[in-house]
This record gives sequence, structure tokens and C-alpha cells, in this order.
Amino acid sequence: MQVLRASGMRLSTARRLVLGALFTADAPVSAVQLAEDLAVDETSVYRNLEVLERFGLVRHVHLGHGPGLYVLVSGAEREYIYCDRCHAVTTVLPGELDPLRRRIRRSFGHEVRFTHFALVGVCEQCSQPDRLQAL
Amino acid sequence: MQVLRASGMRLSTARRLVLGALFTADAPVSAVQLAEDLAVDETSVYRNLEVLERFGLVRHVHLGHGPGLYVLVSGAEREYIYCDRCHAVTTVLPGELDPLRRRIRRSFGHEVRFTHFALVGVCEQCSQPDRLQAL
DNA sequence: ATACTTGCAAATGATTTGCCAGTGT
DNA sequence: ACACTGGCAAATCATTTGCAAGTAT
Repeated sequence: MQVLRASGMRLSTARRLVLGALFTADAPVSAVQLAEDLAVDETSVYRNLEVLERFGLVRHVHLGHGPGLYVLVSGAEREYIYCDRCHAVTTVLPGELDPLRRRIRRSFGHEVRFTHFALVGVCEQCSQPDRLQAL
Repeated sequence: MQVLRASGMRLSTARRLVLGALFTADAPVSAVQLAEDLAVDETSVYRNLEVLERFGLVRHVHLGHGPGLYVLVSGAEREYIYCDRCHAVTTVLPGELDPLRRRIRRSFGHEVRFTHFALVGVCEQCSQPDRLQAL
């Protein structure tokens, strides 16, 4: 929070609310959801998320289609696997994909992250042909 | 093309144009771009892409933010790595990520693809602190 | 002749911008 | 006080839907 006031940004009520909501959220949340929950104007939520993102306190992910989903930045970032069949979201703990990251690094030179776009694929249950899942 | 008429879908001029443009394109193209290039209404392009996608002839990718980008389905799909610093797109040949896919499969049970969301990360040049890239 | 298709207008969903009144510091 | 913020209206971007006229089969 000191980060903000050090940059001349204020700790307004709305800002505090957004930060608080993201802090207690156990999953990524959309801006619209936040606005609704906190009774703060959507515009303000977006603007707050934007400054928080700019200062590296917040980030957003995209699971399948749909709006961006916001999370607090924690230093050790979670990554996500999204099943585009049943829409299940699997959270990957920080570091868990590091070997994979290293491999891509070696092959392509890129330092990749799955913090912005989830890993998309079909989950175990959905790949079993017998018990069909929701479309 | 036989796929279409077998399903009662017609090979209209617009449809043929879209298919043709995607066939000769050497990179994923947006619907708006296609509409502009082909002088076909955006709506029609979207509708055509939708049916082509529904019949598995076309798919779309998301590199960073921005509109969906369409490509012809080829059976052996290319995947993409996107540098979110310099916006460079690296094409990954079909199968090249299979070892990685197997590894994820073993660890998480998911069969992932990078055909819908690109692999996002910082490319080799951009990770060199000396010569700075475009913001 | 009968569906599928087209273009144009209008709606939708996500996000951004303008503007002025309100408020943290 | 001054500059950063809030809400509300309106704009923007990507995409979808409604509808009447057009066309492939």
C-alpha cells in the first residue's frame, strides 16, 4: 500500500475496497463482479484495477473467453489450467511449472508464463469417452 | 469443401473468398481484416467464420489482447509463442510441443494445446537488459 | 421453390474516455 | 488548495442478432 502513496496515488475508499475484495477472494474475479459486490461504479473499478495493475499490485488472467479476471499479485504467482470442455479451472502452484518453463526456454529462448493466458486443454474426466460431460 | 455441401451449407461467393484468403494467408488474420481485404461485410465474415469453425475447417487464436485471429485448420496444427514485450509471434511447428504436452499430461492429466491461447512470454532479445525494445 | 446467405441497422459485452463534482493529503 | 478520484453518460472495440431482400442448389 505504501507503494501507492509513494507514487502520489491515494488510498481512497473504493481503492481500499477493491484491494480488500481481491485479498479475500479465493479465485480470480471480474471487474463487473467486483463492482457489483462492492457497490462501486464499474468505471471506477476498472480505473482502480488499471492503476493497481500499473503499479504491479494486481494482474489479470484470461481463462477461456469472457472478461479478464483479476487477482492480487503475490510475488509467487499462481498459474491456471482451464478445461474448455467442462470449464473447470485447476490452479497450479507457483514454481510447479518451472521445469516446463526451463524446457521452453532452452528450446525457444522464451521465458513463458501462464499467468495471463491459462493453459487450455481437456481435463482428465472430459477426455474419458464414456461418461460425457456438459457441452 | 465437400464437408460443407454434405451438411447443406452453401459455397457462396463470400464463403469462398474467406476460405481463399485464409488459404493464402501466411499468418492468422482478424475478421475485420478479412472483411476489409475482401470487401465483404464484417457481419458476413463473422458468420462465415462461425460456420467454418463449427464444421472444423477454421479455428481462431488469441495472441496477446486484441481480436481473435483466424487460421485454416490443417490437421496438424501450428501453435504460437507471443512475446508480450515486442509483440513478436513465433510459430511452433506441429508436434514440436508434444514432449511438453506429455509432461503436462502426466503431471496434471490435462491434454493441453496452444492453438487457442498462444504461449505468452518474453522472447530472447527482449530479455536481454542491454538493448531495450519497444514498450 | 426452399433454405441458406447477405448487408445494414441495432443490440450486446467488455472496457475506455470525457467531464465535473467530490475528497484524500 | 491541489491533484487525484468518483460517478454518470457516452464512446469504442469485438462480436452477435434481427430482419428483409438476394441467391445457391
